[in-house]
Amino acid sequence: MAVQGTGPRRPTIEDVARAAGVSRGTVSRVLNGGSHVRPEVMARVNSAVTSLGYSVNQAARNLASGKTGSVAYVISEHHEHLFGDPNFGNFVRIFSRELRKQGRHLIVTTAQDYEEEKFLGEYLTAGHVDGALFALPHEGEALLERLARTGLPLVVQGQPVGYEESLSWVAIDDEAAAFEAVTYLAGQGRSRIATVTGPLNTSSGRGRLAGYRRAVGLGRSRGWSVEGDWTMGSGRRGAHQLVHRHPDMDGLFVGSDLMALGALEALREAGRDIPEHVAVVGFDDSAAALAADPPLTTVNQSFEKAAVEAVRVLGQLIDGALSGPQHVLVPTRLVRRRSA
Amino acid sequence: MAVQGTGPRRPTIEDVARAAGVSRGTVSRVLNGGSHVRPEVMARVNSAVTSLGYSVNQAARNLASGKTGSVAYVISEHHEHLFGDPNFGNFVRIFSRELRKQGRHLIVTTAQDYEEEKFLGEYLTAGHVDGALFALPHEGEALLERLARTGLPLVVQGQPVGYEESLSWVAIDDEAAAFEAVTYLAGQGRSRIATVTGPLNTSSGRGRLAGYRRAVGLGRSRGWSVEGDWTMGSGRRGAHQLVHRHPDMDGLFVGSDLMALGALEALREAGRDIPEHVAVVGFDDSAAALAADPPLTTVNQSFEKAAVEAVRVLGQLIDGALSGPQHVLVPTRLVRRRSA
DNA sequence: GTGAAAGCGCTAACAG
DNA sequence: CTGTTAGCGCTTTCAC
Repeated sequence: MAVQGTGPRRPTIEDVARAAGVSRGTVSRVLNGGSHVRPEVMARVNSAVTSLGYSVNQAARNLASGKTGSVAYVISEHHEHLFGDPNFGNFVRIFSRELRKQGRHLIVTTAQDYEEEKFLGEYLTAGHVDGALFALPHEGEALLERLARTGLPLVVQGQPVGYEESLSWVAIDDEAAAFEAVTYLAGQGRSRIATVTGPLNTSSGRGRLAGYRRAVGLGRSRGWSVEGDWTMGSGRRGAHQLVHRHPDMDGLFVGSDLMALGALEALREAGRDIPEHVAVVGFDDSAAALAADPPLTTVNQSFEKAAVEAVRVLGQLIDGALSGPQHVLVPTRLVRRRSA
Repeated sequence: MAVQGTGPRRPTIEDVARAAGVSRGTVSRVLNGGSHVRPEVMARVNSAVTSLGYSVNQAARNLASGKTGSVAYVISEHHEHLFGDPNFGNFVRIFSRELRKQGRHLIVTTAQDYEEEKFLGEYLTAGHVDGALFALPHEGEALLERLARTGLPLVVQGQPVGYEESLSWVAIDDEAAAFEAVTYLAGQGRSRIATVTGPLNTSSGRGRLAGYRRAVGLGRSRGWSVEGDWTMGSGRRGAHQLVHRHPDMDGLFVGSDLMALGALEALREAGRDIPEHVAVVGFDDSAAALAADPPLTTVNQSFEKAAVEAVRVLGQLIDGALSGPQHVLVPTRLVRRRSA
C-alpha cells in the first residue's frame, strides 16, 4: 500500500499507544475495561484517546475478538403485520437504547417470504450477530425451530408455544392479567361474565383465556367464550354471538382493545348500555381504548419493561453469564376507565 | 493461539480456495461479483462455497475493505414521535429489504436526548456506517447540520429546510399534490376553497400551501388559510375559524387526514353537510381517511416508492456513482372517496 | 502490570 | 485471467 498522504487518517490504537507512551496491548486493555492496568497509565491512555479523538474500529475488534457487537431483531415471515403495529416502533426504540448501553447495535432483520426467511436463517446462524431478539412468534415458526437448534443466544418476545422450556423468553403474564381483569369485573358485582378470546394458537390468546377461566371457575366457562382473531370485526361477531346466547350477560372480558371496540358496537346494537347493562374490559391499553365510547377499562402491558428485560437477558446470555434458558413474566396493570 | 481441536470451525475463504483448487484471491473475486474470472473456475468456486457451507465473515471483509456494509436509519431527538407512527414500521421494512439487495444492513439509531444525539453524531461520523438515511427533519436540526459537514453519504426523507440544495433528499411532491387536490375541488364546481395547512416551519406544510395557492390564484388565498399543527384539534379549530370567517366556503383542503377529521367535526357543528355544502379533501390516505364519516377524498403518498428511492440514491452515493446531491420528488395520487 | 508478537479472514494492488 | 502478498486495526496469549 502506498504511503499515506497528508489526508486526515483516523487515529488507530497505535497512535494512541505512541501518544501515551505505552504499547498497543496496554491501550487495548484500557479500552476493554482497564483491568490489570495502573491507574496513572490508564489516565494517560484515556487522555490520549480524547485528545486524538480516537474511537475504536468495530470491524477490527470484531475480527480479532470473534464477536460482532450487534444483535438482530428478527421479524419473520409471519409477522409482517407487526410493522403496522405502533408498538413495533417502541420496541425498536427501547431495544436499541438498551443495547447501546451494552455497546451493541440493533440490526433489524426481516424475512418477507420463504426464500428470504431461509436467507435470514443462514445469515443469523453464520455468526453475523452475537444474538437475536425474536418477535412474538406463533406456533410452527420454522425459523425459530432452526435458531433454537443452533444455540445462538436468543430471547423471544412472548412465550414460544412448543419451546416454553428450551428457549429464553420474556412475556406478559397474560394469565395473571386476565385473572385480575375478570376478578375486577366480579368485584363490580358482575356474575355472568363472558369472554372474546384472541386466537388460541397464540400464547397470549391461550393465557388470557386461562386467566378468565381461573377467575370465573371452570364450570362457568363453558359456552361463555368465543374465539376471535384480534380484529375489530371478530370482536363484533364474538360479542354478538355471546349476547344472543346469553341475554343475561353482564360482564365481558375481551382479549384486545381492538376487538373490544367491535364488541362495544355489537352490544350497543343489541340494545345494551355500557357499563350499565354490560361492563366491558379490554386488553392492551392502546390508543383505541382511550378513543372508545365509553373509554375502555383495560390492561396495561408495560411494553417498556418487557423490552428492557429482553435485552438484559439477551446480554447476559451472550456474555455467558447465564446457564440455562431464562423465563421472565412481566406484570401488568389494570387501567380503570368508564367501560367497567 | 493453540491448535484448533476437532471443533466445527467455520470455513474460511482459504478452505474454499483449497477445495476449489484456486487461490484465495480468486475466491475473493468470485465472492465480489466474479469479474475477470473464467466461468468454469467460478462454477468450481461456487460449488465449493455451497458444499462447505461457506459464508463470508463480515468483520474481516469490513476491516480489509474499509466499508462497513451497514447503513444507519437516523431518528434524531426531535423525532421520537415517529416511533408511534405506523409508517415508521413500513420504512424500516422497506429500507431493510432494499438495502439487503445491495448487501447492506440497516442499523436503527436513535438519540433520545441531547447527550445521546452527541454520541450518535460521533458514532456516525466515526466510520461505523457507510451512509445514513435521515428521518424527516425539521428546521434547525443540529445533527443534520453536523452530518452535512462530514460528507457522510446521506439521504434525507423529506426536504430539509435550509439544506435543499446541499443535501440529497427524497420527498413527496407536496406542492404538486396540493395543486392537484385543489384543482380537483375546483373541477367539482367549488369556487370558494379554503385550507387548513400543516405547520409552516415544515417543508410539507409549506409545500402544500404553495400548491393550494397556485391552484386558487394568489389573490384568492388571502384570509382563506389557517395554520394547523397536524393534530385533530388544530383541524377542528382551523375549520371552525374558516367557516365562520367565510360562511359561503364550499371547499376545504386540509393538510392531513387527521386534521381533516377535526375539520369534519367543526363543519358538522356549523351545520354543514359534507360534501353537499362543503367538499373536503385530506392528505395522507391514512387509516383515518377511511374511517372518517364520510370517508375522505385524500392524497396518497406512496411511502413505498419514496423509501425505495431513498435507498437507491443512498446506495449510489455510497458507491460514488453519483456526483452532487440528488433530489427526488415522488409523485402522489388523488384517492376519491365520498367527502369530495 | 506491561510489551511483543501472532494471528482474526478478507480485499486489493501488483505481477505475471 | 490468476496467484502472491501486504496489510486492515484490534485482541490475546505468552513472556518478562
